[in-house]
Amino acid sequence: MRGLRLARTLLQEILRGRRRRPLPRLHARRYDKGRARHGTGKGKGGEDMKEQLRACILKGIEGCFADGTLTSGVFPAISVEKPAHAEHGDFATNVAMQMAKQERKAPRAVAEVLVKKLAEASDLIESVEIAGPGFINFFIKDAAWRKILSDIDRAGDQYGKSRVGAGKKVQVEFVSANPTGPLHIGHGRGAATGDAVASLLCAAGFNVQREYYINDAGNQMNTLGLSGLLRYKELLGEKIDFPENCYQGDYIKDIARDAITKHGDRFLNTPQEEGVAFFAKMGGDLILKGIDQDLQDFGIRFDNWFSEQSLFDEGKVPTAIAEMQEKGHIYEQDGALWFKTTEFGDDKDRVVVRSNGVTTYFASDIAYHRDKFARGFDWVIDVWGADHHGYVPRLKSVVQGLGRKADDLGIILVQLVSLLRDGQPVAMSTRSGEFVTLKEVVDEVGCDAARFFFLMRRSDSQLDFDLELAKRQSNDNPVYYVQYAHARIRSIFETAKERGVAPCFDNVRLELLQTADDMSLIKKLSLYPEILEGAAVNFEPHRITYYLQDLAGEFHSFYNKSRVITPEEPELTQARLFLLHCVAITLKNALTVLGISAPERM
RNA sequence: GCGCCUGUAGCUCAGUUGGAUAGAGCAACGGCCUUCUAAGCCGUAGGUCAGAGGUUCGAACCCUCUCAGGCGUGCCA
Repeated sequence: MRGLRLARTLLQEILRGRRRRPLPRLHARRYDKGRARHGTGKGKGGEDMKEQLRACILKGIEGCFADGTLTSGVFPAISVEKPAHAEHGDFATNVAMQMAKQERKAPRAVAEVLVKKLAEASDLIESVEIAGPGFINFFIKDAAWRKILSDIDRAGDQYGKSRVGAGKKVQVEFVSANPTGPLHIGHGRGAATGDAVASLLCAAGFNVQREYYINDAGNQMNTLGLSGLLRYKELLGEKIDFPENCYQGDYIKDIARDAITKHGDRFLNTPQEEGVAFFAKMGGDLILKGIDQDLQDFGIRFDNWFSEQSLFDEGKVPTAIAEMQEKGHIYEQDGALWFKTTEFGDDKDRVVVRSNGVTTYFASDIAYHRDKFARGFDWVIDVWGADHHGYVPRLKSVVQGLGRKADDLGIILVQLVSLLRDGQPVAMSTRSGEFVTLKEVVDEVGCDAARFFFLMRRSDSQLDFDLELAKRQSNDNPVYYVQYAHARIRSIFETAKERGVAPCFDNVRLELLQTADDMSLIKKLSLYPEILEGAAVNFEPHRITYYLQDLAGEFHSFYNKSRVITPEEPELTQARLFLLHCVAITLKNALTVLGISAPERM
């Protein structure tokens, strides 16, 4: 019933006015890089340089130990970072500061001995400096930077992908809204996030499956059936006092109308249970079909739709409970069965089977997650509405009860969306109890804009979604800003073609790329692989939207200063075309991983 | 009450997992189209990173406390 709760809270939000503070961030595990080794990757950009520098520094320290200029014999962890300011070089290391204590020398003194050993190294380094409290700053040769362009060209749509995932099986379960009503805007954010995380993990070398969990068992289906039956009777002329706890939306009337067309008035005279059962089934099927359609229109397809009811039909709920009982995680008290979640740090134990014999939703979740792992997934990720954060310890307990590590389950909490129009909250039609649906939003602003907006913020930070802004065709609108960069590049290639300049990248004279704008564009491109990997293992697609805006900005700036097609300099033209070809590849790869198109023309 | 969490520019948010002078977009102000898409670019201004201690070479980030705010806390789903 996750979806409904999300919806209710959304309504509360809207009635109460905008929420001030974002919901808590707890949950998502950080991926332990130690679990998987770096593969060779495909076009590693700046990562490759960092590794070379690390090796070089290591050799330098070894040299110092060998000739006695450094004496401790203790190797620090060698970290190489990109400094915040360009004056501090392309990369920097803090090893001298880390070694200072053990060497009993000032950090800068350590740096000085070390730098002497580094000077002789590598065709990568232009110069080395000691700066600030003891940083060693590296300036990379332009030629080395330019070589990255060839890597990007060679990798093409593979540029940025890595193999940290090492083919491990991961399942991402998301949306999972009840089949009791259409998807609303809150589900949209969960959908965009889940889908993007799945794509990111795929790009990071995991073997990913997307799954939708259908809550088709339990009370809400009866409520749906009853709602349908009552509307049906109402439409056939009976006087009905429609209960408040039934589903109020107009889509229920559509279902009732549909039933009348197909089955006439036969449910007027059948027993209530039969009618309820019929409308539960029929309504559920119809709504689920609509959900699937809305998701497809949003560019999302699931590999698997998993029915909660099937857990019961196949006896998996009792089996799971029995297993947990055997392992001593479940006990009986007051006529009910309890899971000992406190054993794993939860506040209190949780009921699995009520004293009336009916299982709780939690029981289904135990069976469901047991089943996920039984299907061979190394890593299981749930995407939830953030109002479910209280359930995290419970599910983590289950996973541990199953004999897995708590971190084998990753939970992404997605915060609520406030819908705005020109800065003003969008009023919901409280009369019908309906929310703005995902379909309405996608129809109005388009799939690309909707996706980008949903992914623009960290998922656990609350999101303002302004419909007018999302539609606006100006630089206020980040979606168009980014897509425009791609279209502009394609347009330059069109112009080149019209002017009889055929791009030829076989023997590009990269050394002609010399301006500050050429170089900073190249350096920005080199960042993509590590941004992608970081976004993947941290479940943070927003890092990609920020990177895209950054890269697009770099390109637009380049565009305004640098002429690409210059008839009098055909070789420079080719070099710049090659550069932009690589920018287009990177823009497109990053957009694609978020499920957003890279238009040829705008 | 207890538990989890949040506080960064007027607004909306980033901040590379502890690095150097805290960034971006809006909003405000001033410039740039006879030249490949102005859906664009350049510049100016804006800060006690809620507050106070602590840890260390170094803190927006880690620890403690205070203040403010949010969410959770069913034999519901």
